[in-house]
Amino acid sequence: MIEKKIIIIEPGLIVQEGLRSILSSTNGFVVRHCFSTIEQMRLHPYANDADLFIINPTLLDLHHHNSVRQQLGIKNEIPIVALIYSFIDHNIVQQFDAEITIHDSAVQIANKLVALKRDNKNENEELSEREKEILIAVAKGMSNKEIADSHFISIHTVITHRKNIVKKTGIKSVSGLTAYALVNNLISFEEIDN
Amino acid sequence: MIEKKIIIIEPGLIVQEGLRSILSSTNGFVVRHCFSTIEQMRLHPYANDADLFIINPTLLDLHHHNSVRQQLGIKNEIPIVALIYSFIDHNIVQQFDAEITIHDSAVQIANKLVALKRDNKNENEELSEREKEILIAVAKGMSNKEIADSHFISIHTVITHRKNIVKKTGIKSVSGLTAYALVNNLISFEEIDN
DNA sequence: ATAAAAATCATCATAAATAGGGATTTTTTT
DNA sequence: AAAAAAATCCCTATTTATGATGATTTTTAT
Repeated sequence: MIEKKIIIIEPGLIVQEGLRSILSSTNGFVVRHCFSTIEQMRLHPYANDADLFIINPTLLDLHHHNSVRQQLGIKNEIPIVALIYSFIDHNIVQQFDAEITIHDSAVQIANKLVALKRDNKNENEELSEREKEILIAVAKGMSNKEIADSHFISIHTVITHRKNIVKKTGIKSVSGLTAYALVNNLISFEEIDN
Repeated sequence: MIEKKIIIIEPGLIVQEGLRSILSSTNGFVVRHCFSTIEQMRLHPYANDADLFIINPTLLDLHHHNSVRQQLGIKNEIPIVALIYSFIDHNIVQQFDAEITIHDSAVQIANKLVALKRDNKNENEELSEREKEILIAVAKGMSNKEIADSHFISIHTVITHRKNIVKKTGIKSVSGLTAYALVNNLISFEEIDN
């Protein structure tokens, strides 16, 4: 069984060591490193080959316009878990893939992390046929209005499809979606020109 | 010497025939077809393999929000020349690659069309280094603000670079620019993910 | 038959991008 | 030294896109 490498970002040493101790006696997980700040993590080479991040949300800029994931600069496929002491804005918490609190038991923590691994597999949701059509149109460089007109649906529906595409693929930018459409053979280079 | 195939779109038969006659005795050009309206041209198969369009601007919807080129549906690499009788709004005329008037002599017309061919070669302008950098950033999915910050320039400069990139490449959409960056080996698929 | 998934449409507020100008300062080239 | 090209910055107005939510109708699968 391959162990998931965890990185903890938590300012309090007591909590840091407590979590490390609990996880060290939990099968399937190993704490790779602990950091006290996000900056420390960013500068460290270990940060690049973790399988899971556990971070205290108070270390984040809560009023930042970027998502938690963007602030941390962590790839979409790697889960980020919130480590919660007290009440935190719901909008922040829901950006995490899971939450563990300082009151959780060892078993609860283990369950949450294991559930996360499962979720992550199922998260590879397939795009529906309609979503693929919309994605192709986006990759062709069409605007939402143009897509709406050519597919005989309202622009609202196009926007909804696009939101679902972003949610399923985890890709936000048009360039990323174009690359996705190309590598998945949904479209060829020749079909993109304007 | 390969002759440039010209399509003329002009409502007046006299002007049509006059221009055809002049061009037939001008080296390097051959009139492929004459149309009286834009719609006629659009429906005709010949329209697809012309090297140059000469059109009377009064046939266009001058108050249309689309550019002349968009209204005609002509590729960026093919020059469009205005055929002018009288005064026309400067904003319209400047959208053309050249203008010839009914008072021009055969030599003047020939010169203008030859100059156009030259221009056209030089129009394959290379992107500057800075522009390539910006293009790569765009293809990576970065916003103008992000590009500005990471390159230590103002967002206005980024926008200006982008405008010039669009002008030089003739590619307007982010997906098109991404494909361009990929096929020109400015970026690899791996570098695009968010 | 019912639950789940997919497709549809909507609103409000905000963020980002585009179009179409102008303008100045550096660099490069001739 | 002058001209041309590249890089920089700014503006206004308009169009597009996004984020956050909510909801209804079809399809599809159990």
